[in-house]
Amino acid sequence: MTDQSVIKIMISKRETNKDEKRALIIDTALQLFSTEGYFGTSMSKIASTAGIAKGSTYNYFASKEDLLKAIINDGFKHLTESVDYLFVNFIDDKSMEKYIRHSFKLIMDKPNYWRLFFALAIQPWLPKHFMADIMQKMEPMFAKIAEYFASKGFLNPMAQVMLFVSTLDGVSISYLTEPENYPINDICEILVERYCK
Amino acid sequence: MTDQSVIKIMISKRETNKDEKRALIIDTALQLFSTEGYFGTSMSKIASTAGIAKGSTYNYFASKEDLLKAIINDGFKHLTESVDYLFVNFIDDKSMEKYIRHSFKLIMDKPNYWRLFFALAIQPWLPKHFMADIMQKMEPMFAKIAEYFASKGFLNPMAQVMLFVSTLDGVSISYLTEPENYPINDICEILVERYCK
Amino acid sequence: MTDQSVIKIMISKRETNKDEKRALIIDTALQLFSTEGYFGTSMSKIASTAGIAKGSTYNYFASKEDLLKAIINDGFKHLTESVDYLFVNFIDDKSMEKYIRHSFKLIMDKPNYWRLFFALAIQPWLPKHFMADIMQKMEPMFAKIAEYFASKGFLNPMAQVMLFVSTLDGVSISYLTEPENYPINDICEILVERYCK
Amino acid sequence: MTDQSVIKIMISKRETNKDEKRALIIDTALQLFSTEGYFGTSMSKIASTAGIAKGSTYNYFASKEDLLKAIINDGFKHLTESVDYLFVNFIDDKSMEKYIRHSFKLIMDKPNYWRLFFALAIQPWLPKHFMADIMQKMEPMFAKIAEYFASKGFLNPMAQVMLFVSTLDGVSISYLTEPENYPINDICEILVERYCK
DNA sequence: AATGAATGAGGTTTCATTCAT
DNA sequence: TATGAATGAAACCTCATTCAT
Repeated sequence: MTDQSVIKIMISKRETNKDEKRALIIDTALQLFSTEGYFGTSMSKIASTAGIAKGSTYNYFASKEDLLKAIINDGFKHLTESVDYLFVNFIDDKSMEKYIRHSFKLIMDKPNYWRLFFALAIQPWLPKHFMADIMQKMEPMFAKIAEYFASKGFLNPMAQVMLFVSTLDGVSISYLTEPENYPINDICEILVERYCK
Repeated sequence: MTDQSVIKIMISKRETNKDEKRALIIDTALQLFSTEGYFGTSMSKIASTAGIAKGSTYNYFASKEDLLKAIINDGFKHLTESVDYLFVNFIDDKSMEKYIRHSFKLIMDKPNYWRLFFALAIQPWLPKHFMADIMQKMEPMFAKIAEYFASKGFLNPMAQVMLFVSTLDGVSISYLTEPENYPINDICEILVERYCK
Repeated sequence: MTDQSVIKIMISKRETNKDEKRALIIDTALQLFSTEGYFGTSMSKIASTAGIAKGSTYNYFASKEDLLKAIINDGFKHLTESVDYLFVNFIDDKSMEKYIRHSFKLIMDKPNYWRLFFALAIQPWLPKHFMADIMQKMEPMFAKIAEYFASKGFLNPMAQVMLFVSTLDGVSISYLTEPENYPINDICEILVERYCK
Repeated sequence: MTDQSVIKIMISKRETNKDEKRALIIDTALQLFSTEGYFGTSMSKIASTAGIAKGSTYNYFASKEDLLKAIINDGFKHLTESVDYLFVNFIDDKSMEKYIRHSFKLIMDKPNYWRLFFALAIQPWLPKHFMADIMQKMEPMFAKIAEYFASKGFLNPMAQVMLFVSTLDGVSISYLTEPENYPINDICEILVERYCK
């Protein structure tokens, strides 16, 4: 093994460590933001919960708001990757059902992320474009669903899409607010029945 | 006119003044909270926007959080008053339609209030019981709607109610986030069609 | 005495107090800035030295830089008032001598102010216009002196003015750096001899 | 070539590298200190501007203040070397003129250094002895100039020296503050005329 | 009841310096 | 020697709340 390789491995190890710590901070902050709120969580608390020094977080994120953006963007990247494949072709009942079930799975898998996401979506203090950027990326998906609704003979398919998306949002929010009492699975079945038969 | 009456009038006038100023503070704070966020709005700004002294607000509300609770409770009182009469009897298609249309009207009439309301509903930093209290008051209404759904032969009527309510929530939030582009009226008609025929 | 008058007196008293406290903060900050440097002096130290709470300074000055500007501007206002009258008419030997002696007096009377002033003049971090504004106000005075030098037959009177002013600056700075060992009075006489005979 | 020589060359090369890097850091820091101010320049910025790692600077200078001292001392060593030869003998008109012209040349050649130097001379936060040491080294030179002034029949020659030095300082500072508008050459001639004829 | 100056805890952020690699 | 992540003290500033007038 040459010296070069050793150095490369060391660098790569440092990189790995850095990535791991970045992920640690993001996870910690997501957990705290979603349970205590963005303003209710101090950078000090994030640092101490993550077991690092206060100043260290600023080696990874330039500011608190930057950290927040990173959380949302990272999560959203994950999301789109997992959804895109469902829409490569024209939608039919089968893929629509997959989409609905997948959506519910996403919410239940990462409740903290979604709690934060929806809280932010309503907050007025974020830079306008922050959420707008995200919404824009979903446009093509909405278009596909509209096609699908049209093919099923729905009148006013675009309004139907908005209603459909809002319904998923509303259900998600209700579930996230009180996960233990909300009949999320029953509701999933009702929606599958309503939209995919 | 007796001295007594004079005093009564004076008191009543003072009361009125007090009530008016209380209402002024609530209106101002609601406006600011809903546009700049709760944490983005300082007590100083509320006072100066309302044209009164900073210290004076504390003659009407013990704390900032108290002011927030008062805003929500006042608004909610208004809400229930306006809704209760719809449910005195067993519910039918007609009153269900009225209820849906009324719900949309409420949202569109006081968007600031509802923006704040939904933001808080998702926020985790409020005392748990705060929103719970409000939800509890809606229980009887939910029960009536469940009866109605059952009478229409819906399977699993309680889940249907939750879905129905979540849908209204989701639609409301979507509308409040972007009022100008959201086909709120079309969606209202779709829901009336779906639930009241 | 009417209620109105009482209120007016109370307000006026409060105003007086406020002015006094503002002056107290300015004096304290000037003292500290000039001895420990602007960056070496924390707002906390200013407050505690002045015997008030940390946050209180911000009731009088919006920021540390604002406080600095207020110090310079207040001092400069004082300065121009005291100098302007010397230049109402065309300058002669007599008024030139007065001006020189007055300049030395100013420096010796408020060494802290001038130490701060010259330190800032050299500092590169201030907004450009900050010092420029001040210099601009001195332009008319320079013009008068140039006239005077011209009347005495000096060649290149504008350069002579610059040199004259720079000399006063250099002498001031030297004196302020080491007041106890600097023959400020002897130098004053030399300059009077050189420029006013 | 013996092994010894090879080692010597390697060491010498390492020394050279070390000196070069030291010089690089000093140059970079001087540039930044003089344009952004000492407090406005972070060690990180110096390192990154110089293209080395943050921690490495501490292999050359024990602290930020040490670096500053090194800058001043290095520059001053350079200065005295270049001036000393002017004063080996008794001073006359010719060498006095050389000295004045040389002083102006120094300022115009290394404005950054002098901007920093004068800024520090006024700053109160440096250890007292820091500037005092430097001034002390200039004493012999001042004595020579005093002799010269005495030989020309100036009264109070020591005060004349102080005034002369302060004048050079004041002119330098004025020039450094606004190099483009200051008639530095005209002023040089005026001084040569005044002091060397 | 009204005022607004005073308070000080607590927030975010910076940065000189250290140290493991 | 070089690196750059880690540290934590300390800075500036905000703001809910109190209280003397």
